[in-house]
Order: sequence, then C-alpha cells, then structure tokens
Amino acid sequence: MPKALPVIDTTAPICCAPVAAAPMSEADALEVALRLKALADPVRVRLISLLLAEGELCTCDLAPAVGVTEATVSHHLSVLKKSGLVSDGERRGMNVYYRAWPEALGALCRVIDPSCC
Amino acid sequence: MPKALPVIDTTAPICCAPVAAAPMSEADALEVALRLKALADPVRVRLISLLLAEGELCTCDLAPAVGVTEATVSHHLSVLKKSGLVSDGERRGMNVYYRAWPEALGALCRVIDPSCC
DNA sequence: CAGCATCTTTGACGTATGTCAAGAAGGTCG
DNA sequence: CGACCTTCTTGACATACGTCAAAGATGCTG
Repeated sequence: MPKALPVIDTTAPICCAPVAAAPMSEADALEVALRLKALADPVRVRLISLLLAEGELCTCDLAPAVGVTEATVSHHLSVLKKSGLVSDGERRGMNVYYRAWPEALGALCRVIDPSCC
Repeated sequence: MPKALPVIDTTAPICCAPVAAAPMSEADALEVALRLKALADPVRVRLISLLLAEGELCTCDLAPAVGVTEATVSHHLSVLKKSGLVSDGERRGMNVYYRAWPEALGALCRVIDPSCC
C-alpha cells in the first residue's frame, strides 16, 4: 500500500450503497476495505467468534484460547475496536471484559452481500 | 504474519458454521480470513463492484476505471480468482472478459453475519 | 508473415502487518 | 502504603502486500 494513508473514522457506522448496486466510489471502497481488513486475520476472526459465542471475555481468557501472547491479543482487540466490531473494554474487578458488536458485522454484510439483505 | 503460510484451496466453496454459532476452529478461521483478505483492499472492492454492476469487463476497461496499471489489475484479478470471487477470464476477440461471482460473496456473508441470513 | 494490441509474469521497491519480549500504567487487595 | 496482577504500549524483527516498469505470451489483423 505505497499510497497516502487515509484518515477515516472506521468507528462510525458504515453507510454507503451496496457493492453490487453501482460502481463504488474510491472513498466508499476504502471504507469497506478498511473494515474488511480489520476482520481479515485468523486470530481476529477467532476472537470475534469467541466473543459472539461466549458473550464476554477478558484478555487473559482470550490469549490462551487463540494461542498468542496477551500483548498480541491486546493489539488485535484495539484493531477490532477501531473498526467498531468490538466494544470498549469494561473493567470489572481485576479484569477488563470485551464484547462483540454484532450490529457492526451485520452492517458490513449488508453492504457486501449482493443477494441477501 | 510471521507464521507458516498455510496452503488452502480458497476456490472451493466456503463451508463452515457461522462465526457466531460457536468458537471457530483455527482452520475454519483461516479459511474465512483468507477470503476476507482477498476482498480487503480498496482496489479489489472497486473491481468487484464494477464487475457486479456492469456484468462483464476486460482488464483494459478496469485499469482506467480504478486508476492503476493494467499489470496491477491483472494481479488483483488473480487474487480474486484464487478466492473464487471472480470467474476465470474468458477470451473474446482481443480482450479477456471477467465476471464476478455473487454466490461466493453471499456465502462469505452467510458465514460472517450473525443476524441476517 | 510481420506488426500490433491486450494480457500476464517477473523483479524490485517501499510500506504495512503480525508477533513477541520487555517495560510502563492502572487498578486490587492484603 | 506496598506487593501484586492484569492490561496496554513501545520497540524490534521478519514476513506479506500493493505497486509499477519491463519483459514475455498470446492472439488478432493487415
């Protein structure tokens, strides 16, 4: 990606016509691509899956579950947070608990899927 | 990604339980991530969008439309083909025409979306 | 056949990304 | 307060990725 790095608020809800409706503008394509990139990693897919299935987990639960360092989990969570796919951590006792945001995932799909929604 | 590069046939139709159903296995997560990665680029999003909207286009149409070299378009198309999102090129006259594969996009969404389909 | 147009491959370059170890913050509990 | 635990940040490193120019393929056209 040797192009200028764009500054985009990926936390804001995605909002553009579906990919299949018409040739997508450069800006919209960038929005979509950034969110997809946030999910385009095996570890992050597993993190989201764990959070969706279990509801609420902390870093120390997630790290052993996906087999990486807690530092790495922390990094991935921050990527997912920046894309609005995961909630801000909520401190409770000595741990910080995270949640997935199913709506964000659904919104992304609605933009991508040519048939469904 | 300093891990071993996995060999996976991403052309085969994706086939695993939705992300939200249960904690996803490492292998399934990899499958999903690889396909997402294929789409997680602004140029490739626009290419898919163009192909979906216009139906059928050749490299020499696509290159100026997205603003990159034809060599680059060719590279992106091969990535999309490897992920089953775009059909093999079909030679006709002096051009090679490509098509998007909406079903592949839909299938990916069905795995990802926790609510919709 | 010779020349041309389109498309793909190769090589090279710079940037981005995923990972970890080590250290810094921030909060908890005795 | 002071020892401790969990989480986040920083720095460093190797690999992957997007891009283009140039060269190679492949098929059309005069």
